[in-house]
Amino acid sequence: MIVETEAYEPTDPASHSFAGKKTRNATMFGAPGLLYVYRSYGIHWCANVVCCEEGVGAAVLLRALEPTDRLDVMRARRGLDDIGLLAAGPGRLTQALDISGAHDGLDILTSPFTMRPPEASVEVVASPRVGITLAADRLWRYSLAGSSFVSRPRPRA
DNA sequence: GTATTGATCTTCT
DNA sequence: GAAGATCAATACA
Repeated sequence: MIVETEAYEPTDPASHSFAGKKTRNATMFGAPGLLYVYRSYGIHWCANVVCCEEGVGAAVLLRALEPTDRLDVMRARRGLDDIGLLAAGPGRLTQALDISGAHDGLDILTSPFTMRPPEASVEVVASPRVGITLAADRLWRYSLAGSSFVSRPRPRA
């Protein structure tokens, strides 16, 4: 269950799409629903979902999720037992789901992926984004209220 | 406990 | 050659 996301769009200096379409972010300008995966700091993968029509260059970064199934698989991939740390963070999330550059450009609604809306209405809180140096004051980080699986307030198991 | 830095790779200057 | 939408190990108080 996704509990934390961040928004990125073309007029945002911190966004990969800010400087226009480039080799790295071509997927970000693709059709909505595509998965945009890029390498971060050389060692992590970060997963985004394109959320505007083709050519716009807007996407949502998946920052954290609450593991609800296949915990053993995720724990094995992360080498961790603490459920609160399995996917609390962009790099951790991709590692837990085994997402890599090979998944860049795939449709989030097909193949190995599944996307479902919440079963009930959820309470979402906005806050400053994490880990960026530009436009860090924009309240474009959206997290599930009260969730202990978000990446910021380091959850204590 | 908080602060700092290394790991490691793609893209841009 | 430097920096980045990060993580985790190490250094210090």
